[in-house]
Amino acid sequence: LAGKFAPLFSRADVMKYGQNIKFDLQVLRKYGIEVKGPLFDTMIAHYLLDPEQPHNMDHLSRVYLNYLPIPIETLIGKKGRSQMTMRLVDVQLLKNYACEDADVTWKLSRILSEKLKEEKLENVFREIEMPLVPVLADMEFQGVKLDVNALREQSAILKNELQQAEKEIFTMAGSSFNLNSPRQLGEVLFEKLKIIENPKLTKTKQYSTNEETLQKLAGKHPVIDKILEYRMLQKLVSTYVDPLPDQINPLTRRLHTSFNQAITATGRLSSTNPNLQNIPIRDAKGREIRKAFVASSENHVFFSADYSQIELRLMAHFSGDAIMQEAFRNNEDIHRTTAAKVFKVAPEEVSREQRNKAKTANFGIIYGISAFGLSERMGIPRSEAKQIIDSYFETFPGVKDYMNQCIFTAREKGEVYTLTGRRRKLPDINSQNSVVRGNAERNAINAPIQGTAADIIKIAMINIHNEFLKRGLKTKMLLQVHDELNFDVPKEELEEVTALVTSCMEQAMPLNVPLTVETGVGRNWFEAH
DNA sequence: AGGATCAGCGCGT
DNA sequence: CTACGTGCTGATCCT
Repeated sequence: LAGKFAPLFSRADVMKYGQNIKFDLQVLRKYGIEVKGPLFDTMIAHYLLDPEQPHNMDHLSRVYLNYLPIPIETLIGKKGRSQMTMRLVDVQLLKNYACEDADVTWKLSRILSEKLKEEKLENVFREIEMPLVPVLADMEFQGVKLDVNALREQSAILKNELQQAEKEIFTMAGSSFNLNSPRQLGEVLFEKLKIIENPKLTKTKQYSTNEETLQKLAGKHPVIDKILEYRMLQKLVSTYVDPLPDQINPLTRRLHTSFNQAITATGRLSSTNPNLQNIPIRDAKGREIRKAFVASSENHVFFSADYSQIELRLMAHFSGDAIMQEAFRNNEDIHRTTAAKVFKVAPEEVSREQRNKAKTANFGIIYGISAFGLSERMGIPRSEAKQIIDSYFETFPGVKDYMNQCIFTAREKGEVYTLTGRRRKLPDINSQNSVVRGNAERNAINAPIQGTAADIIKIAMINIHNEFLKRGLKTKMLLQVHDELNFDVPKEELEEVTALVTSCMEQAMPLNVPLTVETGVGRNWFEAH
């Protein structure tokens, strides 16, 4: 059957319609069919129209066609042990299901296509999201090579440390219990050991034992530091070091993540099974895990390229703030410059503490932070935090105006937009509830920035992919981590690829401040980053 | 006994 | 009471 349709699939002048087309591309690829031509994905069309709604076909069909498609369960049974695979389903039943599936998709495409036009989303759909689909399909297909032995060694060491920490904690606590249970841990700390008077509680009235809480109790009892150590080790082993090798595809011997293009409210991608967008980096022990993400052979290198301060640069672009733009045009250390101006000292006089505070403030600004939030984050009184914010806005008056402008636009239109016209609806922007409204206001500030950064890297990915094809390069794009791209590069292509990737990323979209990219190379992700 | 779901937690940008 | 995600373990509820 696949063979009969193959000529049609490979015609570049025929539009292909589907619901979650990346999946179909991957299935057809297994049959040796390379799909060409423009794509129309109903799932992604609907994602652009209303990113925070569900995008599955049953839901779309119910809402837009007033029709409930044949549930898949009637073919393969309910989830669980007895569930069949599609291959085992009676052909007549399967035919009805498949034909309906195609029909519903087509009917949806007529409606969603019209809506994309009406709502000015056709451009981002046709120029960004649809061309990105085959790029992501290729990245997923390629997969990344994992050094299983490296992880096995780490696992053995970490488990040893874990056992040691556990033993010491039980000795100090005077009893054994399940350390992985926050509830049991809370009872031991606050009822048995009674390390403080009025312990903080969670919203369900359990004792709070999260890192922030424990950190504040670190001086009260020596067991606290051990618990923090245990938590860190347990996280690394149970989330990364042990599960990752199990997820290697035995046929390809690679780790194949899935990039989801229709999940986030802002336009970012997400990554699952496994999530390769949250591999540890901050902590030294966690960072070691990156040594297991290796180039595909001795003749290849792991190459990493990431945008420097892309979100703050977008704040400078959108706000038009002359001072912030000047800092980026001069390629200054933005946190140092911010500290110098906010604390009114010479740039070379900025202390480490001042720079850190400025850095926190800069991040806070992108998220629409309050004086309360900033004081919590910096560990300073709220009055001091307010002074810093006031001084920040005095330094960058354009930023303050822009933030107000975002909220104004959101109130008028009920939505905000990225540079490509991608939008986020903000129905709560006029809510009577100040907590709900405040959340919408922060989204009004953050979504255009975070979303435009997502637009930019998506454009860069498409251009890089096309350029690799055009030049016949063997380099493979492997991973995207929001402001970073990772590649497997034959050593002889490294020079050309470095220039090409840097240029595609920096020139993805013209802005009134420069975008800069930093690159790194090594045998693995640890060395490249 | 085993699955589904929620809470709590912590990893990334 | 700073934005956006994924996924682990334990607890609890349901079948």
